[in-house]
Amino acid sequence: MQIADALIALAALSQETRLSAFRLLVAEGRQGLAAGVIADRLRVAPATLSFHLKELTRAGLVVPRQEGRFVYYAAAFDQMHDLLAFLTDNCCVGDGGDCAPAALVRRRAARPPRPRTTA
Amino acid sequence: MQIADALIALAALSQETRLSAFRLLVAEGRQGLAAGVIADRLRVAPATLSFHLKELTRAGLVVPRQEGRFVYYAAAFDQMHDLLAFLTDNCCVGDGGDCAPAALVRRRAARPPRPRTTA
DNA sequence: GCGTTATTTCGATATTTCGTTAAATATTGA
DNA sequence: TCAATATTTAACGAAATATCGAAATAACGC
Repeated sequence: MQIADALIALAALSQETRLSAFRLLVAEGRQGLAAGVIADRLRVAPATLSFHLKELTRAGLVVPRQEGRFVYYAAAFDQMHDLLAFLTDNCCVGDGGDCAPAALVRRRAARPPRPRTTA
Repeated sequence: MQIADALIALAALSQETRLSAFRLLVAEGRQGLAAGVIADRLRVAPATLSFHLKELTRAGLVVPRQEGRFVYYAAAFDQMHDLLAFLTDNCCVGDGGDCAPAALVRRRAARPPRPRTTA
């Protein structure tokens, strides 16, 4: 991830409605939620939510999916993880690098473990 | 971490100079760097950097420490970790909870693993 | 086709944020 | 104490952002 991407993602998350929506979708998993459901749960006007979902989409943090007349939004877990890795990049190098928590995040970010197909 | 704290932290990180400064300090480790050194490395006017460091401090992401006429700033690793945990909270609960990357972050956030003394 | 539902776009306004310059504060050492 | 260095504060204009209502677009079922 480049700094420009991280900035867009962080800016997207630094607004209450968007942060709440994102966390809702993170908890929801792959299926995601329809825009209207998100608006109901967060008690936000549809137009306002649409604006914010667009912002999250632009940041690559959520992905929209049309189903009939509903638009489902789901968290983009890869992007989320890339962002965490970016924030903890090189963590504590100056201390000798024994920074356990960051290492956990960083390691996986470097190379997503492909599910091994047993031949 | 409460959502208000997360919003302040994310807003603090969603600005190029601040994000760069934070990452610099994350890499630097506990000792941190003097404000002037950060300003030099990032090629930012001292006054501008001071403004941004104040913002990062307010967000709890860095901690200032006076040493003589220098002010050293160091990353607040606990706060960084709390933020990551907040973002991945309840990750994929809707999928049954098999969300490996988030679980790593979350688990440690909930209860930092005390190094097991071989009694 | 038509009414209904779901979502997005548009336009206007209010608020917040960034960077710069200049001045202020604090510490050091002669 | 005085000069030099390090950092912060203050004030201002420019730019970006959030919110809302109303209108537009799109898909469904009858």
